[in-house]
Amino acid sequence: MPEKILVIDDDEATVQLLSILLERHGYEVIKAYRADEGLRKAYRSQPNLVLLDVMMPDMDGWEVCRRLRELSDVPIIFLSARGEVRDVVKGLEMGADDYIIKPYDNDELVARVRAHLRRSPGPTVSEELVFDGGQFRINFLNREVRVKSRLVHLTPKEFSLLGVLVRNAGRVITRAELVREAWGPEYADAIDSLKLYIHYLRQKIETNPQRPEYILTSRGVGYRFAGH
Amino acid sequence: MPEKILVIDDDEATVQLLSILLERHGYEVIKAYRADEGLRKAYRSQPNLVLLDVMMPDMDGWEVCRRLRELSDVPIIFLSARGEVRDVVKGLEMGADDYIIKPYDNDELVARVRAHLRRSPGPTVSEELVFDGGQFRINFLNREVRVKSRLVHLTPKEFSLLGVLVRNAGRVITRAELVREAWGPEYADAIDSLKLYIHYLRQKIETNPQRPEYILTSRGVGYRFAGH
DNA sequence: CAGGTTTGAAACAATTCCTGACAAAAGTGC
DNA sequence: GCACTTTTGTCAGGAATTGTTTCAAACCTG
Repeated sequence: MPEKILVIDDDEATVQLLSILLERHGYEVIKAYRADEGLRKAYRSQPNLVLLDVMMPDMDGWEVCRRLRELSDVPIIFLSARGEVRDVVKGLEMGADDYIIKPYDNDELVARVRAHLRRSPGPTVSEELVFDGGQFRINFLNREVRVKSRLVHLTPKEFSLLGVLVRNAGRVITRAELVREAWGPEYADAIDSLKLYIHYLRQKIETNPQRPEYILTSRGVGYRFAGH
Repeated sequence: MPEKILVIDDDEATVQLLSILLERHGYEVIKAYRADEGLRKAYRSQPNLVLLDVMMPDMDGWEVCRRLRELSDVPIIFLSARGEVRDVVKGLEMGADDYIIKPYDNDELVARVRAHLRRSPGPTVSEELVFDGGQFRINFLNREVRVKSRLVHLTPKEFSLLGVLVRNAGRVITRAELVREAWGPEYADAIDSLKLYIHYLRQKIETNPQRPEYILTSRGVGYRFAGH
């Protein structure tokens, strides 16, 4: 079966051109014209690679990239008309694998797609969409968290932070790393906020926030999610 | 242990600049000024990534890339002043992972290096993460220490010091070295505190702190952790 | 503009760290 | 073995750091 490439871009013409190009090279193309549609299709069709536009009306590409990374390790290539170095760096730091500036050359694009697919371990895409720690469940696709089967409402930042902790369950993550993962590389100084959000999360998911059983402090280093 | 990057380029100035840049970001740089030298050093030092110039007097970069690929799957990034699409495509088709055109931006180069290193498997960390000495177990991932299966709480400094001792189990480490490793190079005068912390640790992990069985004194030199 | 969300600053609480003094033990020469 | 010196171990309390909580202002977003 051919390798599947998901193209997410609000510009229909671009999607069309990319489809033709990629299909000519033997790939199967899945098309999405909006960010949320892209995420849903990523989940459903398990693509081997994602081509992602940076600017879209409903949600920017950065956010899509972040959420995709929560779901899987699929290779992500940004496509953007904005070619400033800071954007490229931002995209790569955010977990993307490459950043191609429009207008791109068809051959180069295909070559880069191929290079990344070559590395990619195969259709081992989305692994655990749900973390189940007995009393505690988190579903990364619909962003639901349940404690003792009670649904807990989390804000975006709260969910993002909790996600980083859960995906690294069992190991201590430094504050700096947590901030980098949950806020993005450009918020190195958000450590104050981090403490707050740890507090919020504990209020929401811990039975007794004073004696946390999930989100544990590692003094002088960071936090870790108990590996049940 | 820092990740190793092999830089192969016949232009000494370029190599020098790259070294400074990469070392500032915490990488260890191995330098090679000729193609054959580069291949030899790749073989000997097992780099985690290779930065490769396309044009060199003795053998061109393409050939180096091909031969490297015969030896290993190490990520390869081409660096070249020739930015024509056909060269980029050729490089990527040849097995390289990325192609950066000179003059490059420092931040972008580092970001791309990071992106590729993130993908690469990493030098089998798993065994190093837990030390199991029968009655004594230390888990560097979640920073837990257990003696006779009892969980022992350690402060950051205590853990750091114990970590150095355990990682060098069986070997005597000088006081100066211990301080340097556990406190950092700038605290050369913390030798006074060292004996304090040795004391704390013994109180916490030894059955009989007066007759230590784990943390042993080597009079006039330093301490060592019993190797079991 | 009203709601929830995010941020910064600061008070408060707890722990971790260091200082200096002294006690104990190990090595040394007689 | 006995004094002496050197090195290592122990102790206590206060300084410094780190973590938690509260409060209020800024910020979106619909």
